[in-house]
Amino acid sequence: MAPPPPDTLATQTHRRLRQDLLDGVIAPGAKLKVHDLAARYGAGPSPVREALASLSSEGLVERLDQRGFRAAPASVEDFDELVRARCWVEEVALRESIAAGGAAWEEGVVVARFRLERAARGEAGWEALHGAFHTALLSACPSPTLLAFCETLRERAARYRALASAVAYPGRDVAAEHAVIAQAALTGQAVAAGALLAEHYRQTAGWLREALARLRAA
Amino acid sequence: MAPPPPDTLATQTHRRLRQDLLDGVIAPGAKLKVHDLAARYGAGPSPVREALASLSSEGLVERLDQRGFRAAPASVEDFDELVRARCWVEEVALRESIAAGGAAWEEGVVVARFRLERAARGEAGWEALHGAFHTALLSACPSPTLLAFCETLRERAARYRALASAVAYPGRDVAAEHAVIAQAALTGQAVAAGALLAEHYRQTAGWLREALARLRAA
DNA sequence: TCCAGAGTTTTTATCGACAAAAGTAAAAAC
DNA sequence: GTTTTTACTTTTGTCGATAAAAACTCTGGA
Repeated sequence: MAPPPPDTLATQTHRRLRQDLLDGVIAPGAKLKVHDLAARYGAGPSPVREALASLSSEGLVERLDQRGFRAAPASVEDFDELVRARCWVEEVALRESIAAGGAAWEEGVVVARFRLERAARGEAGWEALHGAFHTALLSACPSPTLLAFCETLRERAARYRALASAVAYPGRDVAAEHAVIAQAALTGQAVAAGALLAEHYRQTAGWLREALARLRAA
Repeated sequence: MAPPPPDTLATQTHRRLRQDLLDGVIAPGAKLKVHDLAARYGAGPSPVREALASLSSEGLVERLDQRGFRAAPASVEDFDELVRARCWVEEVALRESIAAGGAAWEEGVVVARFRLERAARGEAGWEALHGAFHTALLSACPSPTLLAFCETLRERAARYRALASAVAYPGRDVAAEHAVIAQAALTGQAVAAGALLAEHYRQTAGWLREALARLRAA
């Protein structure tokens, strides 16, 4: 019945460009020439420009009036700041999610964790499943605005993870960490769950910081 | 020495359109036809479209693929949700601001409050001074990302205030509320200050909710 | 060798035109 | 009298061309 969602070239370009930025296919700080991008994504200047404007509002692209666009730079300082903000905000979101969560939420968390465990790390879909697990944890938080913000932060963090993916993952039992977080959340221990979640992020952050520093040195 | 910042037509349009949206000059839900806006702001379709794309990423404009743009709708539900998120997030930001704030921050708060007191409510610059006061409170929080988020939330709230401005302000001593918040913040009482700030927002929210309901009825 | 400046080449920002889609109104069919 | 069809209008999304601005290059001095 419903005609297939005919999305516009501008939105397509927006999505693709964003993905390339998040995957690290386009390096941080790289110059984004409209003409090149147009060729790459098969579109005219207008849709590309629209996509760039959007992404600059999302913080993934920097706009320099009269001298074009650049991929948002990446630095350890920026990353540290990101992690800090993420811990603070997600602690709140998790607390409220736990407070508001019912049976459906609990089941969502359980199944998301199960799917994540089943897939080996480094596998194709792992990143997506990992994202889904963390989304599920917060999903009962009754504030779309806040959740959207968390989503943005998660994306920025995923970008850093992609950038450092060359370096080997440290000897750490991530699955166990996920398990205790889910456990605490499901038993309603809000402050404990928040603390565990923050620690989870800080762990990864420490590893990433080192990886980034090593990259920069090379 | 530095040449004056030659900002592009797209950014100009972006700023102007945003202001009109925030001031309520353009009604929530109104259709935004590219051609009309182009005429209004004296620009071609491309800059207008860019501005629209940006604003849709900021949540002030809704994009409907293949059928144009609309000013973001306003509803009491959306407003309630906004206030809730704002209380949660600003409590965190204020806490961290207090923790990190030094002498310069304290002075900033004091002077912002002084300026606000001096200006009568309803006066031309009041809204700006009011914004400056709340910004000053949070300004020592060491996370640009978080502050930017608070800023967007504040803007959305200001829009609602503008929409309801027709209705008379209730008999409430706003100055006194500001005073006790500043007092608590400056003496390092983080949790008390956070609670007061949240209460401050909820007060305004109650009034606004009523005002909006009355508007909708009319 | 280093710098200043003129001229050339990219790149950016903007416009106007055009085709495809959505919306609208009137006419035809059941 | 309601629905369907059809023709028409408006609006949206996209392109290619163009002028203005920045970046680059080359040359001729000191």
